[in-house]
Amino acid sequence: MKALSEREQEVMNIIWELRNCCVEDVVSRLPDDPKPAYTTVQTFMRILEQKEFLAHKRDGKKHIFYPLVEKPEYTRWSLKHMKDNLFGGSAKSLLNTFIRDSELSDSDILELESLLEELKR
Amino acid sequence: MKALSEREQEVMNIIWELRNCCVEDVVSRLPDDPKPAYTTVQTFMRILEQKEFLAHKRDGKKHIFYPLVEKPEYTRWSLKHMKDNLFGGSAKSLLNTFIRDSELSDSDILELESLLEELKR
DNA sequence: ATTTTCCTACTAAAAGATTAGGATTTGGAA
DNA sequence: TTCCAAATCCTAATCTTTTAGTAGGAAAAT
Repeated sequence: MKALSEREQEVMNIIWELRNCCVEDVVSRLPDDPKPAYTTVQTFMRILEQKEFLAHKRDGKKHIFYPLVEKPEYTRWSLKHMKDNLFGGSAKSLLNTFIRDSELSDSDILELESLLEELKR
Repeated sequence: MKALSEREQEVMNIIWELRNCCVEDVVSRLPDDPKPAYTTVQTFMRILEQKEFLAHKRDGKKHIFYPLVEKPEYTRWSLKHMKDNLFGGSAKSLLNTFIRDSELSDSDILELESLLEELKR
């Protein structure tokens, strides 16, 4: 697994949501920042296919793309990467920083507590 | 604040640890992956200075570098970035994924529980 | 005093990320 | 079956990141 660049991740996020989509679907969901050209998006999808994050099948004259790597798989990898690079491999230390900074609501805290309870068993 | 590239972060991690250091100090702590050339590291430190992550003072013929941005400041920013880009801005969702994946020990869990207790007040 | 060493400043090139124009293909309508 | 609009394919320019060589100057060694 290799880290995605900013744009690649933006494209993958859309594809993870849509599951099966063509280039036009992705373009139409990108914000006007400005919106990149159709062929630009197409290039990213080709690259993501080379990196084996995507594959496609044909439907008439269109290519329908779909994810090969699932989002949870990537987010896990990505969090581990951050843990190793910024927190010396310590999950506890990452959690400490993040929990303190996140301004969790009381109900969020209760939910986390019951998640922790569950993990003890 | 702007994201650091892989190499930039590697350099900053060393400088955050050493606090005050010259180019040579950083070079000597980089692993042989292979180890980059002295001038390469120097270039990164110049760039990090342009980006205002570092500054330097003179000591004889050497430059002594020191951080302007502190590590906790950057890790916070970085976690927020990940939360927004991969978890749709939801801290709860990031925590859920991370806690489940982290294989926490029982004592880690107890520590987190008391941290959460503390936050309720 | 001259050579060597060490450090910085400058320059630039290779590799990767981002962007998009123009040529080509093709599915399906007429 | 011929033709067109729509989509892909190919190519390349630009920007960022990563890499390192060379020149110059100051201090240290001989």
